[in-house]
Amino acid sequence: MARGRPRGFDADAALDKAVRVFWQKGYEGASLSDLTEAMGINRPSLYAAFGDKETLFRKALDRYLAGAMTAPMEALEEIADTRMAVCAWLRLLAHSLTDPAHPPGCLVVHGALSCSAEAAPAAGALLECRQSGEARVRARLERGLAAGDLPAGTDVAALACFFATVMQGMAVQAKSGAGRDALLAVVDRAMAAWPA
Amino acid sequence: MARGRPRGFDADAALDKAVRVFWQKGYEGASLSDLTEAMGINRPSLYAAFGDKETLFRKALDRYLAGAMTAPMEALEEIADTRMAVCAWLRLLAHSLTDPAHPPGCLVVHGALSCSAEAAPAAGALLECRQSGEARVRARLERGLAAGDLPAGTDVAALACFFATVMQGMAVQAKSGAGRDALLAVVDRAMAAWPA
DNA sequence: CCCTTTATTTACTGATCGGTATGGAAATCG
DNA sequence: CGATTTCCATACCGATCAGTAAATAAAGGG
Repeated sequence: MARGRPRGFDADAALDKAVRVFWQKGYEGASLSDLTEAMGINRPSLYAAFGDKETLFRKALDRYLAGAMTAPMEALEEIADTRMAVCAWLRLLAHSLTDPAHPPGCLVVHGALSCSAEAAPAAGALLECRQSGEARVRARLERGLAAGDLPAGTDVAALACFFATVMQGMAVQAKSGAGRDALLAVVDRAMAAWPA
Repeated sequence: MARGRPRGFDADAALDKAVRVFWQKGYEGASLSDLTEAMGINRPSLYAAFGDKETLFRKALDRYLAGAMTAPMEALEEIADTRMAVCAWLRLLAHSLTDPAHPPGCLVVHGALSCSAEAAPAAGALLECRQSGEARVRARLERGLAAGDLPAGTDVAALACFFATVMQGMAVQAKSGAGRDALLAVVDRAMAAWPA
């Protein structure tokens, strides 16, 4: 069993704290001092447990995806009616983006959007996440098209891009202080663009 | 007339260069070394001509607004039909966001979105810009409501928030590498949400 | 008990950050 | 011409950046 001195902190809880720091300040804006202070550990402990800043960010990103993003994605993929699935996806996102228990906005959208060259790996990881998210929306729409939930000939790629764009815009709005009601109204209006 | 040694660079051209650096890297991601290199001047010249980094950013922001944003705003406010005005606003934005002559995306949206406390003044200036932009959309919609271009009882605040959200999402998409055609398709879909 | 292993602490590294002091160069003024 | 004013170039400032070396502390294995 565990040889050597046991670690004096909860690595899971510390990673959650790191998620919050990155969520609020972004990859570049989060300094190691910010992180270690929020996590309640000192620098060598962070490096021993999580690796360098980029590695920690990737672990925090995984944790974030497993936390704030699972409920919307499950709704998207498990609700039978395609329109209802997309609507629930957006509404749950609006809820998460404005959840007072978390920092406002979305780590994937604005965690590393405009940054220096040094942050390119983090920015690339987030870009992949956004593309993957849009691809999942598109796959869901294709499923709906096959099921007759969308008019034949619907450009599902363009429609997926539209809903992904709305989601990313909502993240910016939430980061800018928009309230939950405002975002839910945006969702209602976006759903009015559903193909006739 | 000009007393003392004349400056050896074109301040207007140098500010344009600074705009591009902030546009691409954001406020925090743009270091003074990045700026001086792109502007072709050294640090004391930058400080003498433009002030400190925050002051330079505000001047670059003004220049940006006077450049990339005037055509869309003029279309929004000068085209008579409200629906056409909003559509042209979005289409010109899509054009600007993907103009290969500029960095992709929008300085106002992602110039300082997730950042450290030190960048709070810049982030606040951009937030004001976004709020002001949404307010102008809202004012245009109110004008259209009075002119009968929108159904009586339309929630113009929510509608303005929706179009502002689409615009901000398009900025994220452009920054992520989306092409002009994709953004124009997003505009078409967003206009389908226009109140019946 | 001692030894190995792992974690924590403190203090430090070189690099870069934004910002500036200083001295010389280029112009107009008298 | 000399004096003044402004700008430019080099070199520097303290602070902070991400990352680490070295020593100590706490556990289990023998």
